[in-house]
Amino acid sequence: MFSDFPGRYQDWNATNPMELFEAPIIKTESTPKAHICRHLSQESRGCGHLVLWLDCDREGENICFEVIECTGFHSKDGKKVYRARFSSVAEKDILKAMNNLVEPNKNEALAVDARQEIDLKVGVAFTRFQTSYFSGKYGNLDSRVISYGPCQTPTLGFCVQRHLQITTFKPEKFWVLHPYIMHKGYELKLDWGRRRLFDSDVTLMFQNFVKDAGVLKVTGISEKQETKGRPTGLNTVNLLKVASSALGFGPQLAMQLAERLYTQGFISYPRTESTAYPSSFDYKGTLDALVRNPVWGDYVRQLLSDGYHKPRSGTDAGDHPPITPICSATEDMLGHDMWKLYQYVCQHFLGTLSPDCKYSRINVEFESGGESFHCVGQHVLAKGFTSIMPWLAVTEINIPQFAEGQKIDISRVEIDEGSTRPPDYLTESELISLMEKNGIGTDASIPVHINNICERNFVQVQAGRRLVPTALGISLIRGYQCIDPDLCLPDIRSFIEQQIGLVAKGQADSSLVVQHVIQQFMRKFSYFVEKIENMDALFEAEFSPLSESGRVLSKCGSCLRYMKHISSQPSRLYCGTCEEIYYTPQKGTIKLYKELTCPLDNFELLIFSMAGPDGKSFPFCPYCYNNPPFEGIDQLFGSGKSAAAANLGKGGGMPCFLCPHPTCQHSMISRGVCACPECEGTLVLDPISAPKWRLYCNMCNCLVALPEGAHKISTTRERCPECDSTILEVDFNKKNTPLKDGATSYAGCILCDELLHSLVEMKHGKSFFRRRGRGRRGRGGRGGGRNAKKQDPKMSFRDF
DNA sequence: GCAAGGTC
Repeated sequence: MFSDFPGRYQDWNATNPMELFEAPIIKTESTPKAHICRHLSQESRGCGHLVLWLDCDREGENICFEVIECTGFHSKDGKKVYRARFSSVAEKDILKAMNNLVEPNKNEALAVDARQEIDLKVGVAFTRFQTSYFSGKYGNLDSRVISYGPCQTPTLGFCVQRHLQITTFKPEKFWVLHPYIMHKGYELKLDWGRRRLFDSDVTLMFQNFVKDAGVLKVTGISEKQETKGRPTGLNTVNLLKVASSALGFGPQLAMQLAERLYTQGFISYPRTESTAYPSSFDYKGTLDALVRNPVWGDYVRQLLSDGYHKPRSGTDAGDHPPITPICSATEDMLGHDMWKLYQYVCQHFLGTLSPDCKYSRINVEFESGGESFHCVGQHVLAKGFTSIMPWLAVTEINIPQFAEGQKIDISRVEIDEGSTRPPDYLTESELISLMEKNGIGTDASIPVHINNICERNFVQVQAGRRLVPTALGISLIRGYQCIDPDLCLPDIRSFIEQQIGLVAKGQADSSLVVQHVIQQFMRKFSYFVEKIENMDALFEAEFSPLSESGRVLSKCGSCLRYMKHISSQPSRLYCGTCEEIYYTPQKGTIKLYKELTCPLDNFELLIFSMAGPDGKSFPFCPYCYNNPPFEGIDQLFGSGKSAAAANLGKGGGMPCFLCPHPTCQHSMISRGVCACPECEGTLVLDPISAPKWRLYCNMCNCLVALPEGAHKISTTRERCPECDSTILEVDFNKKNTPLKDGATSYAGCILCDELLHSLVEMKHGKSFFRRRGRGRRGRGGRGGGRNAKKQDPKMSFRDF
């Protein structure tokens, strides 16, 4: 199920964002077509007991109650509801859970509902307000949505904070004293006890002391055995950090790869917080599965024969076991990227079962001219787990033997000059650590938040997977900082978590908590709206006003003056006289369409072309596209669910190919040819596709190539008497006309006319042969669209 | 067009 505002709150222009805080929230089935609720209800018929085996976290508890709701179990007498508590699906754990059933925890479920409501209201209200405010004012913001969220905004905050540290950093010079010695054939550079000084004169003074002394005395030698511990079990956050820092995979990609490895049975469930293996974990079974691996087979065999080490304890978050390999694989089976990730999961798993790494560390202390110096040597005694995770290996540092009290000549004393340096931009891996530490997001959502701030163009991933904030990201965070710094601090998330924690523990009433939190945010919101000019001052310095943006493109139908096209996202037209914005289809190019105008509103028509060789182009009227003049068009096309609607950008709008205008030469009525064989749409003639003339569907991706090389192909007002398709007029090229005696002009139905039919070719569309056409739709502007179910057995695309 | 949390 998912929560959203009711339909009447969906229109950005008609809803004041402030109203959203007090709006009702409705829950609907996320995938209504899957009929999950109906299915559960049917399955539960005739059952006396319901045992809920969902994930054992708050979200899982919340789903328990959705299931109870679907089955209607709570209201039926004598029927009992149980909850199984388990964190591993080993037989032993399942039996234990079955024998210790408990009741589902309503408070935990309510806490999730509370969080959903708070996040939705706060996020949507702020997002709508700041998006409308800024994109209505500036032309080069380069983001369709200027979103706000209690997780994504503090995430951006971390990146901008680092940026500000870098830009405000003042470097300072420092000096370091380094004596050099030759000892038993080694030249050694010794480190200074004072590390560094910020005064060159004082450093020079010390240099003279040491030079004058000329010798160093060994004042102490200590040797210690050190241990570098093997890792604990692998959880999601650690996998993501390694994937970003060592493999170069962003968190989003890493999760996708991990998910595929999981669904294909190569690794265990990849979303877990736990680093502790369950007590029932079958180490030997997992090792056995890897023994035939060509790369680590030998290592695994050795672990099995020498006896593997029991892993370090780690933390058990009670959700899922750590991420481990399930079965053996090779690079050929997985492909490069999945293999890299799988390889890491295996290496990490074997690492957890390997011995610790042991090494000795020798520290030699020296004295000269009153100053102390030292050098360090390292010697690995047992590689342990670092032999399977070689990038963590301890480096050997060889130093010669010294004896306490020994005096050694100094060969030279140098001063190295350096200067303090600002930190670098945050790496993804560092950001993930910060998010985890501050409780921002979860294992599953951390990648999403990082991806969001990239997609909205608030930050950019640069070399070394470092996150560099953009002017937009910086202006936003600096804006929050001067209006209400809470808005971009991680505490905003902890506050919400802490409040719903009270609900989960039954210490506070859910609706009272929600009411309280929402009221707090309403106050923050109205203060933010009141002070938005403080943030705007920063935007003014970075971005250009709409009136100065874009280039002159087409005439406005109301004032008949030229409007400007602003091509940065979101692409739109701006009429400076009317001060109106008209959004255009997104992600494509926009040109003037022969200075033709729309008969309904006088706006000049534009032509939009999607990228790629098979990209559709279609004419649209800027006014109609934003304000469909015919009822139901926006619902028909603007659901946002279909690929076609998504490609058309904002709301789907109404391009001319959907317009039921009866006489305009660009409408669906004039341009439509026949029913789409794939969907409920209509195939229309692409007006600027010459010389590769084609038809495309106004609803789906279906594409039909028409006779190539024709001079001109146009629709006529005639209909095919057999199938009601529009008769096409084709003007063939003299050189390659298929007509007798070099004739070039021809008219016919592409379905029923043998010659034309033989010249068309289906480009996109798979289930093509099974479907039958249903006659041309949209006739006379009535009964069009998806309600037309006219069947005509004569008409078939079978021979395409 | 919007949040964060799940999920194959």
